[in-house]
Amino acid sequence: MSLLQSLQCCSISTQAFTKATQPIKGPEQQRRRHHHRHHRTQIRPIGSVPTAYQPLDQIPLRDTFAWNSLLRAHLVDGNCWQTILVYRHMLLCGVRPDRHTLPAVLRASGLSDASSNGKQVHAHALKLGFASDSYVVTALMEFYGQFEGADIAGVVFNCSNQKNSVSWTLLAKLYLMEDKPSFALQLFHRMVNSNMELDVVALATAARACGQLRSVHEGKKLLKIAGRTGLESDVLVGNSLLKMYLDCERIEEARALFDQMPSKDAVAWTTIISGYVNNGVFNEGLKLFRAMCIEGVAPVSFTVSAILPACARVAAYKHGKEIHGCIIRRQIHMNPTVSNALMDMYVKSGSIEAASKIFNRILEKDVISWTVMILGYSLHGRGDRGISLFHQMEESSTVLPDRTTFAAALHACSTACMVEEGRHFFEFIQEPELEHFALMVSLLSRAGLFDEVRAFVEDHRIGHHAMVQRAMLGGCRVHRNMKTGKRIAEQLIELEPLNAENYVLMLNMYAASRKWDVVEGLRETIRDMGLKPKKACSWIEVRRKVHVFGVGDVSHPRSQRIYWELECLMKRMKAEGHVLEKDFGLHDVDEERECIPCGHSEMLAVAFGLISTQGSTTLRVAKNLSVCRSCHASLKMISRIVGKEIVLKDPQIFHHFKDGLCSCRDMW
DNA sequence: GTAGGGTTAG
Repeated sequence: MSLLQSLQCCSISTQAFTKATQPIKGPEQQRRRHHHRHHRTQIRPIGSVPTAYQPLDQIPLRDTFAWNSLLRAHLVDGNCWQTILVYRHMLLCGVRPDRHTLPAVLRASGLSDASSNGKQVHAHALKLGFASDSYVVTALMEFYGQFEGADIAGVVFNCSNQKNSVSWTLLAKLYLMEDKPSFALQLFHRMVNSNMELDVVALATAARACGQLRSVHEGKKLLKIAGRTGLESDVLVGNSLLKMYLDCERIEEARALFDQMPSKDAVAWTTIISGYVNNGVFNEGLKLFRAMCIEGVAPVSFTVSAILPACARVAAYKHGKEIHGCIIRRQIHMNPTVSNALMDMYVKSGSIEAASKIFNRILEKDVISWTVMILGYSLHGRGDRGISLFHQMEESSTVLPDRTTFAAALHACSTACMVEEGRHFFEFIQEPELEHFALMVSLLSRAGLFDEVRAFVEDHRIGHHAMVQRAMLGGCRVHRNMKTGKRIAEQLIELEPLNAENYVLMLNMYAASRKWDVVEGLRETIRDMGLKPKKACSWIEVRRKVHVFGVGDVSHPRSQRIYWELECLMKRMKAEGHVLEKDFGLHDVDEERECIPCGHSEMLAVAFGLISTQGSTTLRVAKNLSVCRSCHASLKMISRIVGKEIVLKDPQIFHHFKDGLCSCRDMW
């Protein structure tokens, strides 16, 4: 009989159950008792042959203990259907289940989505008189919690006369899984009031409830209870309360608790590190990661996955490589999460090649692996490769794209100007979100299809979203469509009158048309309103140190040498017949109107990179604003003159300047 | 011989 056929008829028959539950009498009873005392056989399934019956032939005496061992072995291996089949076979062989049997079969029923089997096991439990056994009760609660919800599990709990802290806590967990933290917390306090002895798991579950509730007030009550019961020094309790503070966005209180913890394990370190990283306090996260290693606590896969996003920035490239080295040195398991975090770190810190190497080595790529790489290629100017990868995912794997994967694919279509492909993807998104709409707008406007953009925006009634307007503006910039651009900038100011960047966008439009009186008026408006537009700045990492440059910055110790280098490069470009294109898109509201690319922050960072590195080292520079046209043109030339690749990250994409060309194909 | 728990990635 094939496995599939076995499964189709694997419901537990009444006949089998009746046979198994017949009273055992005479010599058979004695034989079983004897065996139970002297021949406890631990059995594991043999090899990978998927038949439940094979090992049974090896059981010399078929007693319940041996069957239970086999059931557990299948369960541990994740073969839930085998577990259920073995249970059925066990009944057919006339072996009576005991209170150890039923929880295993219930768990298997839950894991295999076999709701009817679980209910039959419930009936067996009632008939055999195990329904009030505390282990059976918790297994039943877990089973009903999964299929019918926490309320039904609560009925089993209320009917049982064997309540213990495990069943109280399990019910609380089931409510947490249904996003009902207040019910979970109420249960905890009812448990405390019923004089049930408190333990660490109950406290940890209650702490999770407080975190989900975002109630630091309730969390502090737990802290008192923990102190009163002497459980506060327990590492599990400490870690749970630490996470509670972070969930309540109280990072300072979390840090104070962390500092006071008598013993800090890898989980505690990982929790506090992820707290800082998720709040954008990357340097503190990195400091703590190093402190952890110095204190002799070995980082685990969770820790490296938590710290890598802190290195997913240009100028943190060396931190990222350091963590990668640490993973290899310490032989930390490269599970998909670690690989995905590493890939993302390399993508975001400017090395798509390194990300690609890791991607190719992942044997079981999940949806995040594919998405990171699709978006990665797009961000690095290879949208076409991103789209190929999407098709490869569909053809070579069972992974299904989710909304983020579709967003990455649309992004790739946008950078590669693949309009038809983009439309096709958009149709496949079941419930498109604002981000998807904005990406479609970006795709159409970058392709210069402004009439279509207008129709799309009207049809979907999305014109009142700033994200959509900004997407349109991207296309206007690429196609130098100043007329539409000004209209959109006006609309953006109406939508967000307090956002200084909108005025700068408008100002840039008028500067490009040389309408200096309007530019001056807008500057005054910005000043009068007390708005503070972002100051342009660029940064570069050289020998583990980050160097930051502003517009016309002369504060760097090697400033003179930097400007000298730039001047030489400009002379060389001029000698080769390169005429600088003037771009009046001002980066800084206080900047001189006739800005020269020599003083722009990215040029200073690149020049510093050139005088500080040797050979063909790739320079990686990041900028907080879009690069202007003249700097873009100059950087293309410079890459050819110096024979180095220059990778510049701006808020939208990475520009790879190499041999006189840029990966963005001058569309940004 | 069995149950409830704290940390991670787009």
